[in-house]
Amino acid sequence: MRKISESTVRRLSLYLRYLEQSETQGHETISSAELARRGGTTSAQVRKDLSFFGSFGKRGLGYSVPALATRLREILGLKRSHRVVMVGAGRIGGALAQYPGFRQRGFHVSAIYDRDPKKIGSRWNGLVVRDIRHLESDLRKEPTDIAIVVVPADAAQEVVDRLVQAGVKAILNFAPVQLAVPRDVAVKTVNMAQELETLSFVLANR
Amino acid sequence: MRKISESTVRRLSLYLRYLEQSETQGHETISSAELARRGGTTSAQVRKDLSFFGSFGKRGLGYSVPALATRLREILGLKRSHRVVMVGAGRIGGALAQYPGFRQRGFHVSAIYDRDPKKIGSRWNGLVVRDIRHLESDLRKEPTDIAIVVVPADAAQEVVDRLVQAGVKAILNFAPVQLAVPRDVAVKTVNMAQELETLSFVLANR
DNA sequence: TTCTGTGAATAGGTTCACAGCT
DNA sequence: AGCTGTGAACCTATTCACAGAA
Repeated sequence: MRKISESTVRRLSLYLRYLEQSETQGHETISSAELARRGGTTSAQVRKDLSFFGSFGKRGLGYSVPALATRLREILGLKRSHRVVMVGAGRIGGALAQYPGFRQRGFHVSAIYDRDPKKIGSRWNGLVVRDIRHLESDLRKEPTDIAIVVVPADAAQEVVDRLVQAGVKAILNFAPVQLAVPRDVAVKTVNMAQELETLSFVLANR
Repeated sequence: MRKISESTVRRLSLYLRYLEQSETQGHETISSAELARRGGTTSAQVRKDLSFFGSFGKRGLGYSVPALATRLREILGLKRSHRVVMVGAGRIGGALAQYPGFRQRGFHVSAIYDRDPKKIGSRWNGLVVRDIRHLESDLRKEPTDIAIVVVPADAAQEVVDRLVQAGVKAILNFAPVQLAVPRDVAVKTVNMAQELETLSFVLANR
């Protein structure tokens, strides 16, 4: 497949969200202009994004809401649910493990690990925090391709190495470090302090 | 000032982090190549990013670590600390309010609001959750220009309107919606389910 | 007539490559 | 010799604009 840009993928995910809303409101079709309005972009952008994957619309009419939603779920790999392991049972990890938005979108946190004996054994929403020592053997029993890393910066690379070694193919990283991974593993780093700093920059430069 | 791209600003924030590490390790100077290595980019990119703001290096030598760090703090508006109000005292809001990474970078959560009577009055790390009703009067007493919004999607726009009305100029939004704000207000939306979806896309398209 | 699909034009961001300090 | 600063070249993403299907 032609290389799809990350911004296109992010927008597809937004479009899907709006399609689902339209679906519950009983709308049959939606135009690129309407999707654009809701997603904060332009109608040309919407059509271009979709055109990378085929032509799903009807000229003069727009897109069939349920058909496009189905197609986007397919494209985004959301037709099946995904098991996710979480490493790090701090406050953020705990909050994320229980975040309803993940489950709603088909991401199911199946295990949470930590190395701190004080945390191991505690419960987060029915999930018992497990000793990180069991990571490899657990993943052998239940291969999982997505992990969320919520450990301190200085522990992150080691954790990621172990996850990669154990076959994880995609990592959502909340530790504020640049991670090294093999080319066939996808990493997305979310750095919340950095987000605030970009806001601070905007405030400072006006 | 010339328009600076968001990606440049994000990288500046990374560079600063590495400079601070180098500083504690007692390094006097650092080259663009070294900064690039640590930030996962190229030396030309580092030099280009910095060049938008002036020329801080010495040819043949590199950059003075403390001088560049100081300059970046200035550029990013981090010479002073920032008060931040948080709206939404759910699990994620609570975790963020206590996130040490914010305080370390000079962002100080000064108040946290919710509308749920069950949450109002509870303590998060010494901070008492206040009734959202007090938002406007509190902000009049203590003008604050950064807010973090961690409320359900359907409440976010209303909260943001009130924040903007009360003078907030920058918003870090964790609600999965596209927010409408006046042009002089900066919004950064972090959508964690969307991040997982981009990973799911990568997994599905290989 | 309306709204899609898509080449072409434009804008924006990244990399190259080299002149110029130190 | 080493490394910065920067115009130019390149590449990627967005917007334009219009032909064509419903």
